[in-house]
Amino acid sequence: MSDINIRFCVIDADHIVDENNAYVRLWGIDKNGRKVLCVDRYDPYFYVQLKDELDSNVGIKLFREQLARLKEFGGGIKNIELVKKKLLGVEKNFIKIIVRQPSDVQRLRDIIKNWEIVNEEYEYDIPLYRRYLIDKGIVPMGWVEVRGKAKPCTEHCDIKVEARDVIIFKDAPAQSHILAFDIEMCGNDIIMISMVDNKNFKKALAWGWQKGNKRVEILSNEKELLERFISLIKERNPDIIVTYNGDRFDFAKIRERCDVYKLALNLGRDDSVVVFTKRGRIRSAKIKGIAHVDIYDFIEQILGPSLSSEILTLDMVANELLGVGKKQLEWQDIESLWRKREGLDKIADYCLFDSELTLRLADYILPQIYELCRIVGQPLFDISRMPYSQLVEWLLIRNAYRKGEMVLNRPKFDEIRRRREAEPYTGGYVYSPKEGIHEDIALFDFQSLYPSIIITYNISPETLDKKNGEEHKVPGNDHFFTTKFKGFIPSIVEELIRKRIAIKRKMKKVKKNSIEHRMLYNRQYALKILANSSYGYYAFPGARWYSRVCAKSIAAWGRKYIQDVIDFATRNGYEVVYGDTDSLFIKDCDKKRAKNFLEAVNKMLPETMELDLQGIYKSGIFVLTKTGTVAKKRYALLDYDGKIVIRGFEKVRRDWANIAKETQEKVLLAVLKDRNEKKALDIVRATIERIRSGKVDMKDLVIYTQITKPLNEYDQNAPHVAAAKKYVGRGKVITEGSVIGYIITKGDGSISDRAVPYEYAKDYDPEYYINNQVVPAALRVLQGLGYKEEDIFSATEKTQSSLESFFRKSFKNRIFRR
DNA sequence: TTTGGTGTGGTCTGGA
DNA sequence: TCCAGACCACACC
Repeated sequence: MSDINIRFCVIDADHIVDENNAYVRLWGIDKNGRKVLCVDRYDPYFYVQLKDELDSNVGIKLFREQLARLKEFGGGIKNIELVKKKLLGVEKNFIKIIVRQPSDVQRLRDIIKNWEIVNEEYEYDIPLYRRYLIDKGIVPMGWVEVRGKAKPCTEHCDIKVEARDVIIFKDAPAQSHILAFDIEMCGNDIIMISMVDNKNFKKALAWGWQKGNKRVEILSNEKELLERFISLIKERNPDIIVTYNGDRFDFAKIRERCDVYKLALNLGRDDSVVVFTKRGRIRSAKIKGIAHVDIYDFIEQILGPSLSSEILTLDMVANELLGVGKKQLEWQDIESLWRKREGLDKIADYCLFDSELTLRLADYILPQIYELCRIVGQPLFDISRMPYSQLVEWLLIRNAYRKGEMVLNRPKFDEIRRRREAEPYTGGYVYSPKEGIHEDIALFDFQSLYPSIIITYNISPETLDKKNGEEHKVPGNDHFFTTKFKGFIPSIVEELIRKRIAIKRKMKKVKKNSIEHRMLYNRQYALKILANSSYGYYAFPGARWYSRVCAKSIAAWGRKYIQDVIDFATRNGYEVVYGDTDSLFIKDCDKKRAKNFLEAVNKMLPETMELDLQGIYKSGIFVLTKTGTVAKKRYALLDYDGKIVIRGFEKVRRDWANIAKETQEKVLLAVLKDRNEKKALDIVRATIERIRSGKVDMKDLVIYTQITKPLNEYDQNAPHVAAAKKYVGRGKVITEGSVIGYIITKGDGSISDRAVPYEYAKDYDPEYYINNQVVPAALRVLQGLGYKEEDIFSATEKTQSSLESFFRKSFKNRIFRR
């Protein structure tokens, strides 16, 4: 076959083997959208370090002899080489053992680790395709130029090339063909599958109904439905498949049903079946050659904490990010329609819309994941499922190779346990707020405080306590960091920060809302995620580059800087009303004062550190705790556009009912914006009235709480645990991570006794919602302004409610009722 | 096996 | 019956 030369954007990577060799496959598309498969032979390897006392020449000779005695490995070992690499900054000798197949790495390592002359093995747990991407400098969602031989293709691609040369080539991610799908079930049956892609394809498959239509194709049974689904995927042949919770649900169910009918779920480009790779307790559905991205996974791991949705359902998340929710249709309705073989269009609408929402979410979120792929340098499938610690770790691993550093081994189970049991260290400093309402609050914060400290003080495991020249001494303890050479991790963090600054500069020159702007935003956001995770990574027990002392030192310097700035402010006539870790709030501070302050502070700071003005707020409020101190981490700020920022209050907590949260927000607005406390009281009274009258929508009474361990491990029967058990009683599966939505109903017994999953709740207890939700949430704001519980209840009710409040206190959480 | 510490607050529980 | 403390979740940064 002829020689070809092709450029393409890499989307997925994996490896295969034949009897003799291992090959890495790169799957992607060229600029015309043609599917490209590149196959490149690559030999797996790992490193061995011999015992210190052995001279390297003697050692390697001994090692060779011992290897030679391993008859069963004779053919498996391709070569061994003596190489020099840095281990935590110190150059050392290692033996690089090159083998034929990925499985040889594990097998050989298991044997070698027991040898007397061997000290340690390294880099034995890096999958071959990841190894290849790192060693060649290839980044997924980036481009390569391949020279090689064109090959006949049996893998559903347009071009297949056997690589001779692969070089990297810079360009933006290609426009991929993306397909979303979603299933509907009744009992154990999959009754419908919808598919939507970004090339105007839209179809639902169903069975059981008499007649289909243009949108819905009717198959005669579930088996045929599944077969049709498989053939349609193959026909469309997308580059990326997106699902919402497909790992745990859609793909899992499809596989289950395929197993029943003994159907091969062979969606792979090479006709391989969907593999469920283990990832802790969860299994991920992996398709060879097509990147399956489960949007839910990414949201749960990375995006979730920055969202305000109480639960991360497609409906809630789409509402928050796209402003569009799901079509409303309960599963009971689907079931009853299905049993009667009615409402095909209704179900199809619903099912198709789910796929569409998933595709639109993907449109929004995938570009962010692409940027992470390009920075961390691992495939889309992998990156979209990585937690923060893994993203940082793989970024470090790639850069370790680039800088000649040996990748440290993952801690073993016992080591992780030991690390986990370590005493906590002191973290950020919180300056006690000044109670009440303040005007013109300027909010200052450090730009990436911890990353900038890592860079400034060269904080890295290998620079720690190295006495060779001048050192940075950690404030408040005896550790220090050398300045003689640049640490491995600080150098990576510095690159992240530098790139981010450059991008932010570029962003200012680009039109807002343009595609270019969006791309730059995503890129800087990805860099920010990684830089900000570096501190937490040091203290994470599962980290390869774990260093508690590094983490502790970063926090110590952080405390010093924020305290210094607060001291400086106070000494110079600025009144600080609050500060937390890397921020401070100054009252009565207009733009000019703020500017002066910034200038003065930044002059004193090291070059890499910078204080920013986050904004100036018209007013803000700090309230008391129930013990009478001023509450930290709870405040509300009102900006000059009349918008309110709420932190820490019940309003922003998912374990409070909407009715209480909304009332509290209105109270805050009345107090801060309208400066009308009477109005605030009226709002609360009106809410109480609504609750009493029974006119409150049940969904505004739902309290969401997460189950964080197996139900039987709970010591206390908390309301959410009791509600979860009621789910279990009805045959629902509740696992760690499940978020329980429950309502406190009328009746006898404790709150837990009366906590019922909201789907099953028939009524609600008005007294609970008044006394334990709305009133405490409102009082939190009003108490500091001199109002008491009695003030809330109107004159006519007063005797009644004070009496109730008296009994409530007497009986604690058992609500008094007549 | 799913980054860290700091801080607030609700409900349950068992001993006085 | 009352209370303190344990337990638990979730916010902030």
